Amino acid sequence: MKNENQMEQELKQHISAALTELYGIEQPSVVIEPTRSEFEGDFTFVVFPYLKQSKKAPEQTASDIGVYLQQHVVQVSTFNVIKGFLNLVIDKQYWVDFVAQHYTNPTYGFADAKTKEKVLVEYSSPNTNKPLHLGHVRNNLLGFAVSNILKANGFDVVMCNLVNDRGIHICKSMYAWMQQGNGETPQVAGMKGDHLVGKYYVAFDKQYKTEQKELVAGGMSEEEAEKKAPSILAAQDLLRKWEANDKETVDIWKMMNGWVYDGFDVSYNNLGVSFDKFYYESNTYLLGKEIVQEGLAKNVFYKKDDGSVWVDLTGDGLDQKLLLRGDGTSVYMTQDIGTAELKYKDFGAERSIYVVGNEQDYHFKVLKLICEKLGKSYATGIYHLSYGMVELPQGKMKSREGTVVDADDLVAEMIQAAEDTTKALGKTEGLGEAELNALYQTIGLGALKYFLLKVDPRKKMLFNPEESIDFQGNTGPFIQYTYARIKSILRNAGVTDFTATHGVVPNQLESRLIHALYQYPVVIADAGNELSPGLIANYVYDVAKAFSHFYHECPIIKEEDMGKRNLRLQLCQMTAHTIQSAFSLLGINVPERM
RNA sequence: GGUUUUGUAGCUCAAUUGGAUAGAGCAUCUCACUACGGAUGAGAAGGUUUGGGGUUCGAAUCCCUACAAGACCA
Repeated sequence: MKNENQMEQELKQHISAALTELYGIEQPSVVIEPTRSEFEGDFTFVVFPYLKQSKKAPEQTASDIGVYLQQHVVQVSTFNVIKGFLNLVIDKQYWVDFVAQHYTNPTYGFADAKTKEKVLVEYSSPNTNKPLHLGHVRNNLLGFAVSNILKANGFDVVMCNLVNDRGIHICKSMYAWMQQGNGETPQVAGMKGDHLVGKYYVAFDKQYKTEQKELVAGGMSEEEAEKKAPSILAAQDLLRKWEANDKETVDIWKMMNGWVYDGFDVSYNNLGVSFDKFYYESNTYLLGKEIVQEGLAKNVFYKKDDGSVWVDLTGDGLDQKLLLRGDGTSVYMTQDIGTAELKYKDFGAERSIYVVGNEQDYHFKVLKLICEKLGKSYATGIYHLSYGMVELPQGKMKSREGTVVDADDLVAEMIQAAEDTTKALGKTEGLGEAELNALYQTIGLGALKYFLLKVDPRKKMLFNPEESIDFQGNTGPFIQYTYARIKSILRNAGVTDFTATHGVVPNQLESRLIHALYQYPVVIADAGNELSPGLIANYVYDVAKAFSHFYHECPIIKEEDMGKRNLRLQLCQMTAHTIQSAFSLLGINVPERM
């Protein structure tokens, strides 16, 4: 379903009427699109699909409809026909009025807040055994941006974060810390808590691997060594103690998770993302177990001889899926079932979006099916926003092989690069220390966020640490620069009232910019339907480029014709608003100077 | 092995969801301002949209097939 502006809708209605009146086509489906910039016109209608009924050549058919529209729609001033393409030219005054009507409105294109239903967006959802890396950054930025976009479409959005705070992974870090830590704390180590816990996770893995090698050297099979190595047995023992609520174990667990949360808070804060509600697996897995029992009672699930509980999805083209182990311990699916139920109880939202990597495609298919089989009303509203992995030139990032790009390091590098570039250009005289630091942060994060968000979320993307993220061309800083430049013009213009533009005829470059600005509401709606911040990013780049082009050719403050000057100032204002607004959807700030 | 996603310029990404001559940025080469901000603008070069077949007025887009890469499930 494509979204449309007012004028497009009006034209569609009349085209529809024309097809019926001229050719007797009943209730035709009509598609209209903006005219490509190489051709003259504002909107284009393609007549090829109707030739069978019109029984006329494409040119003749297009021409007939053009004449009809000219007679019935006052804003259609002329038209031209190229093959089967009918290009409609809308009266210039319409566009000038459009700008005059909207240029002061900083929320142009947004729907009224909370006029639509409630939607849950779950994102981030980290494990608590290691710090965030670039993959998590993509997740966080996507989740935050998608939430903003849905809000701009009028949805009542609840952003939540399901923290994976229990399980074997954190027990591994705990065990290594107990063995080797000597009571080390983030304060003592001078490290962020998440990094410290991550350090012990790596230490565990190292020890575990060493033990396996020794066992294999002693004649054990690799498979068996994997299961029998002392450290893994110890970690599993910790998990059992944790489930049995052993005080010492739970205390260490709480302490180390606390360190991680302190670290995550800093990272989230740096990235500028936030949440309305946190869920913790340690609180939801028990509810999940209960629901599995319900399912057993309803015969939706079945039990095997060893006591494990399964669901049979072979009828749906999938496999049988484990829901509860023989020893009664839960698996990922168990807690996701519990969390889904809890979220519904808390917020009653029928629609729930999970921002999770595409490696979990199967998992979410299964989750949705299970909820359907359990007869949960929220099952149909479960949607997995499946995004592609961020890959390095060598392939996927792997924590154990040390090929991860750390989130905190990357942010720091970006800010440093922004500082270097800014200093080299030397245009920030007069700004104070605090302002400068804020500026470096704005630019550095702007580059990083734009880089990650401009790509279609569904596609995997590549990040090369050897090449720094650009500040030129199709980048965040280019768009921020366009904004800063406009603000400079407006500061220097020396007038605050530039309302009078009646009768001005926009030139070609102005028209192109106006067309771009005109599309903004449609782009917001499309991005909301597709859950794609990339559409916003690519759009705002088009706007910035259209502005730069216009700006290069057309004097603004120096323009002597007051009407033209006013139109241009209005365009400056409206472009600035659009950049700021679109970037705010992406979670990117804009600087007044840079 | 089964399921599934992807394949577009040297590189990173677009392409209004089936429309006009497949567009941008980076990198390469050329050009422009005595400045309303050069983190800019204009131009050149770069493509058999992985190969092959099909559907139709029209295909990067839909279908089939081969190949390649990734992910998930045993």
